[in-house]
Amino acid sequence: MLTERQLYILRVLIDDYIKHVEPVGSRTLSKREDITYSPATIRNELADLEDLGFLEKTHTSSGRIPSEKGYRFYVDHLLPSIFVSPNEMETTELLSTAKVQEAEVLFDQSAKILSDLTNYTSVVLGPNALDMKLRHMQIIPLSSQMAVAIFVTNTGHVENRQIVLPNSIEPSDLEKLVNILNERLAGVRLVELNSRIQMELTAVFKKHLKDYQNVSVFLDQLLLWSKKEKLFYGGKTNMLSQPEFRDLDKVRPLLDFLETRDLMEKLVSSTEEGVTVKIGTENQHEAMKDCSVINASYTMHGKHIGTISLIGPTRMEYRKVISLLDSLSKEMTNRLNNFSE
Amino acid sequence: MLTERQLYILRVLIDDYIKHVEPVGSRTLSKREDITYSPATIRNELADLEDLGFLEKTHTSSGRIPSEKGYRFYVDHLLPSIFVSPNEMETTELLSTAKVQEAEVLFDQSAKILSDLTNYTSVVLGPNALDMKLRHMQIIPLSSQMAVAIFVTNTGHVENRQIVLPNSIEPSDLEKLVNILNERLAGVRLVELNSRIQMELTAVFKKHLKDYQNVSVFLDQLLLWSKKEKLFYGGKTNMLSQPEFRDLDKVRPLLDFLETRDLMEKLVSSTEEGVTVKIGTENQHEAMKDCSVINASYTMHGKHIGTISLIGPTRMEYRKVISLLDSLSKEMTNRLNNFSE
DNA sequence: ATTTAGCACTCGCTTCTGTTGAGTGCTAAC
DNA sequence: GTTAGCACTCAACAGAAGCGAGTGCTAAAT
Repeated sequence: MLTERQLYILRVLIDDYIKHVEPVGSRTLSKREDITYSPATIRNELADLEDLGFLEKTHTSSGRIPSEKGYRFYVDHLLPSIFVSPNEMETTELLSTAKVQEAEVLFDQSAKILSDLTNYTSVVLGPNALDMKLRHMQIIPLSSQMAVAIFVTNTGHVENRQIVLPNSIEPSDLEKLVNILNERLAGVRLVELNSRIQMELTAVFKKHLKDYQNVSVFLDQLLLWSKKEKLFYGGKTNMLSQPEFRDLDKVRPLLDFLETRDLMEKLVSSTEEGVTVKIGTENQHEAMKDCSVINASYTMHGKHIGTISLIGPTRMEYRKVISLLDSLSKEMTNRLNNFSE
Repeated sequence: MLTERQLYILRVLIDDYIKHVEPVGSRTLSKREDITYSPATIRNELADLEDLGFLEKTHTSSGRIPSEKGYRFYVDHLLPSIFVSPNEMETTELLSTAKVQEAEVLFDQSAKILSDLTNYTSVVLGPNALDMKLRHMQIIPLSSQMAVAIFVTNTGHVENRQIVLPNSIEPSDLEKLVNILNERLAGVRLVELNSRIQMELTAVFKKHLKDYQNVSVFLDQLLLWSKKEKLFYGGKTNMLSQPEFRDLDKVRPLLDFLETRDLMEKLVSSTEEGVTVKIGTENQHEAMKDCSVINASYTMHGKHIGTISLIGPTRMEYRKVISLLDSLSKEMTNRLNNFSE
C-alpha cells in the first residue's frame, strides 16, 4: 500500500512529466513549493516507487519517468475530479457553429474538432449501417445483366451495390421480390434480412415467384454484406509533432497502423459504455506500444452505436482529454438523437 | 546548344543520382567503362553544365546533383525509348488477379498496385459522378420533414443526400415531380439537370403541379451539387522511406498536403491526355517543391474522366514510372470500358 | 586546341577526447 | 525519519584531428 506522500509524489511527478516530457529528478520535485522534503528524502521515495513498478529510469543516473503501470495507476486513482469540466462549453460551442444536417458530417466535424483541440489523432467509428433498419429497398437495372441494389435505412443512410442479374431470372419475379421485401421486411435490421427471409419468407416466395430456386441464389448474393462501419479521422499527422515520435522509424509503423482499416476498427471498437483508457501494450499491438487510446461511446436511443477515440503518446494529458471526450461524446449523442426529431 | 558529350554526361549523372541518391563527382563518372575521359576533363564539362543551370552543388567541394531544370531536360530529351515497356505485362497481370466488379474497387486496387510497385505515393482521381448521366432518381421519405433523394447514374453510381421537405409541399406534387424528372431527364448529366429544368421543364411543371413556386425552391435545394470526385490512395506513408524525406520537418508538410482534399484535387487534376510530368516547383505549391508528380489520364468511351498519379521525390525513377503509369492507365481504361459491355 | 596530370584547397563526416551538469545511491550524522 | 555530503554514472555537448571525396586552376602533354 502506498503512503500519502508516495501518492502525492507519484502524481506530481507524472503531471510534471506529462507537461515537460523530460525525466523528473529529486531536485526538481523538492524545489516545488508544495513539497517540503529534501532531495535525498525524495530519492528514497522514488527508489521505492521504482521498486513497486510505477516508475522507470532511462539510464542509471537519469531522473524517473512513469512506467505503463504508473500511468495506469495515475489514470485509475490519481486523476482528481475530472468531470467538472470547463471544456463542455467549448466543445458544444465549436460543434454548434457548424450546423450539421447529416450524421456523416457530424462525425467528421467531431473528429476534426477533437484533434484540433488536443493535437493528437482522433478517430470516429461510425455506426454500422447494417444495424440500421430497412426503410426501403429497390433494384434498378443498368443493363440486361447488371443492376444496382439500393437499401435505404431508417436513419437516412443509403447502402448500394452493383449486382449481376442471372439472365435466367424473370423480370416479373424480380419486381415481385422487391415488393415482398419492402412489405414484409421494413423495419428489420439489414444484417438480419437474410435470416428473416430464411425463417419467414421462403413459403411466400415459393408461392408468388415462378422460379424460386434462381431467386434464392440471387438473394444470397444480394444480401451478403461486408462490414460497413466508416472511420472518420482528424489530425492524422499530429503524431509527428509529439516529441516521443520525433524519430521516423518510430512514427512510420504508427502512421501505417492508422491507415490499416482492420486494425483501426479493432483498436477503436468498444462494447463498454462511457470513457475507457487503454495504455501502451494494453492495446495489443506492437505499433501502439507507446500510445494510449481514449475511447468514448456515443449512443442513439440509449443504444451504443459507435465510438469517438483519441490516440496519443502514453504521456497524454489524460485529465483534459478524458473530460473533453466525455463531453464531446455526450454532445454527439445529443445531436444524433435530435436528428430523428 | 549542348554537345553530344555533355548530353551523355548529363544523362549518366542523373541516372546515377537517381539510383544512389548521392552527389556524383568527376571521379565516379570517369571510372565508368563507357566514359574514357579523365576526371579533369569531366570536371570542366560539369562546370559548364552547372553554368547552364542543369546541375547544382550541395556545397563547394561536393559532387553535382541535378537541378530542377536538369530533371526537366532529362525527362524531355534524355529518356530513351520509354514506351517499350516490360512492365505492361506485369501490371495487367496484377490487376487481373483481382477480378473487379465495381469501378471504385478498380481505382482502389490500381492505386495500391502502383504504390506497391514503385514505393511512391499514388492517387487515383475518380470520375466526377456529376458528369454521369441520370438513369433513375427517387425520393424516399424518412419522416414528415426529412427525405432521402437518390440518383442512380448510367454507370451504376449512386448519389444520395438527405433533404428537408418544406411542409408546404404537396405529396402528390412530389410524386409527379419525380415522375416527370425520370421521364424527361433520363440520360442527362447530373450537373446539367438544373439548367435543363430551367430551360425545358418550367412549363411542364407549371401545368402539372399545384404549387410550382414551392417546388421550385425545393428543386434548387435538391440539385445543388458539391464536388464529387473521389480520391483513392496507395502508399500514403511511402514518402517516409525516401531518403530525401528522412527529416521530419520535411515530411510533415508533405503528409499534410496529401490529406488536404482541395490541394490534392488540384494537384492531380489534368485536362491533358496521356502522361504528364510536373517537377518540383512546377507543382505550384511549397510542400511539393521537392516532389515530382506523374499524371496519367484514363478514359471512357474516349473521354477523359479521371487520372492516376504518382507522387515521389524529384529524384524519381522516371523511366520505370512513366511506362508503368502509361500501361496502367491504359489497362484501367480497358477495364472501365468493359464494365459497360 | 583539347586533354590530362598535379596540386592546393574545401568541406562534410566520423572518431576521439574532455567537460559539464543533472541525476543517482549510500552512509553517517542530525 | 530526515537530511547533508560524497563518490559515482551517464547523456549531451563542444572542440580537435584525421579522412576522403570532391573541387578549381595551372601547366604540361597530345
